[in-house]
Amino acid sequence: MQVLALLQSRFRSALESCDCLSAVDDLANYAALIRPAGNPKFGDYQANCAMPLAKLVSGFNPRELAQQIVDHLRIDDLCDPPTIAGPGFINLRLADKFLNDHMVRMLDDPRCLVERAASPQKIIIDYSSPNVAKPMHVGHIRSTVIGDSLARVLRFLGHEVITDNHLGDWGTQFGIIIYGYKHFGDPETVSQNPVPELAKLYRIVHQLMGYQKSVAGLPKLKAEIEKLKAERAAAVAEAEQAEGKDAKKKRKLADAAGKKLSAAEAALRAAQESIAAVESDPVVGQQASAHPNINQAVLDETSKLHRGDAENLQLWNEFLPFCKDEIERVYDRLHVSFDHTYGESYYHPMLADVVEDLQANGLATESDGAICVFLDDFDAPMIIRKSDGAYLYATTDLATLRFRLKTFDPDEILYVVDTRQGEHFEKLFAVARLTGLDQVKLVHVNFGTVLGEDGRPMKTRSGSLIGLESLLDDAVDAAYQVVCDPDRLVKLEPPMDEAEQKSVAEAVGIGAIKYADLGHDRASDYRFNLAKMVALSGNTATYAQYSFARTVSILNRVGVDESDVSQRVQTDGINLNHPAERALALKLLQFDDALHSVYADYGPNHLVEYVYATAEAFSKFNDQCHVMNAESAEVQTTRLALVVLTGRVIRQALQLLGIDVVQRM
RNA sequence: GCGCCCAUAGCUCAGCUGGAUAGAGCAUCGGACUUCUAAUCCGACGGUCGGAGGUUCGAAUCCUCCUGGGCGUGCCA
Repeated sequence: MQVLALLQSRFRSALESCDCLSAVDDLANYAALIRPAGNPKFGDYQANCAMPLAKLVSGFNPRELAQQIVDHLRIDDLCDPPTIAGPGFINLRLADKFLNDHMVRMLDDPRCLVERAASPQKIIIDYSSPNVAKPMHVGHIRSTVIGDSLARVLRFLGHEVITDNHLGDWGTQFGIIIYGYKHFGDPETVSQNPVPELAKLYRIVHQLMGYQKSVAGLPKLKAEIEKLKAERAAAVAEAEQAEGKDAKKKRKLADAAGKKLSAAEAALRAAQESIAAVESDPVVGQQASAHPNINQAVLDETSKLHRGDAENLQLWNEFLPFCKDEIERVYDRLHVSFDHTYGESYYHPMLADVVEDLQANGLATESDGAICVFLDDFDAPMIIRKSDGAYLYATTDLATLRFRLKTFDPDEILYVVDTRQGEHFEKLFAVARLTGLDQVKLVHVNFGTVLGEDGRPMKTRSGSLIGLESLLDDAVDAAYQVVCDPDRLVKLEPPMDEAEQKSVAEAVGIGAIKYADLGHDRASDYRFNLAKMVALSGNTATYAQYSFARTVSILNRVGVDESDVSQRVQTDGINLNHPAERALALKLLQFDDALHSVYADYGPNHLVEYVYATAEAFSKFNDQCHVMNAESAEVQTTRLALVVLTGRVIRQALQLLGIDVVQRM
């Protein structure tokens, strides 16, 4: 039941039958200007089309035109008679009968009146895509959680969704563990305990690489700092000499130089710390001096793997399943799964063809030894083969696109990837259009960065990225502290045993992280604040989960189940009388609209917003409309129906966000 | 240098192709549990929407300029 779409189609008919509007050709766009009312006193919805349309047709002021539209509007089966207000708003209030009838229908529909798409689309969603052999970190949250939620929503809307985890299983990180295995690994330990052992090898080599890079970069960095110091001093001196507008400009240059300087100094400190960390540890320090060319050596191992070296390929084949197990564990905990996991390695055999074909049709040319596609509107070309012959992720992405079109013939492909890769995707899509791969809708579903509380990209104190698993553990611990506070658990009967407490904390903790992530507009950065996310008050997953638990508890207290309620509704009907009942019913009916706005913007935040509004409407209802002590059996029936429906809608909505509910908390 | 994004209440954020008095959460202050879990509800406080112009019935939203931030920018992904 898409209420908005229904109202819009009625308005479209009305506009089309107004003689005075016959000259306007895009009436559907104007009919679409219907919004939920900004203020409940104006009704449930408002149509804003009269004002802009009055600009286009002579002879009517907006209010007169609004009257014309209302005269042509056939809507009395849905709404009370429309009213015209202000400069020409048409205010709509859904008829009580309409709401009552639809609550009855909703009770019979396990889909909560969400219709299936009339023309289902085949949609590939590419998300999560971590590098294996490398611990998942906070940066992987957004792609994983947003992509998973979009997949769930689009599937629920009746589309054919194909999810693909474009795993980074072929890059330098494999060179790292291969090198680590060969020089620091013990075959027996690795085979006994592969996942943590490989992670350990990765960390060892990664640290040594960082160390060597820091040592090598130190002189350059120091020279850079001296240079910047001189530049800033010169700029400051100039600024002091200059006057007026010129002085301002010079000061700005001096400030800019100062900023660059402090950035360089911070980089120097980081490098020095990384060096000190290695040198202060006798074992690691010894390893460092024993592997002086580790960076190049790692690249060599990677390159050998790509060239098909038997030993490295065998190690890759041996290690890859363990690396997948590692990330699989995180996915299990997040309840995320994929239809396909074609990693980058899968496309390796196709890359040469991609380059050759682009060269053959003249799009790719050689430049400085690299094979490049030069594109209008872009300064830098898309490089598809490096001068050393290696391929890049642009090449892989082109091969992936070809493969997907050939294999699945999708209508749409969504790339749920960091917004900083925007230019890469613009180029990729441009090349796709040039090569005729344009029969598919390609969308970069971009997202912003997760920031720490200081507003800087989230890092640990030592500067490394925060591991995803420890983050989840922290959230669950925090949830346990607040949710399983003995002072509030005493209210529950029978008492909650330790196992149930643990599972509630897991649902609340994981839910908190997902809810907070999905609740923000995906394109913007947001600050990660665990305490706030897990807090029991405000717009959090907890609030919604708690609302659901309350619906369960009310039904239990009254001693009815869903089928009892359905039976009672058959005899008593549903009659919404209290404003809080009506407001709740209206929210419940808008579920389908909320899901469609998720699709329209590829934005799960609309669903989060909807869940919150619905939970809030339920809290008000819960506060004002007692169920157990209702005035009459009929009133109780209506309220029971609302409780059942609220429970279903919130559970379903949270499920589509990938968030669990619990029966009580 | 060029390109993209951002600036809204003390803090964190909404604001849906221009719409009615700019909203919510947190924080602060004040009310409401002998009744289905007070993780709640009700109320108060709080904003010249970074600044200046412009477009029009109407601008946080569109255009121009300015200020302040972030990100990207030829062989990483």
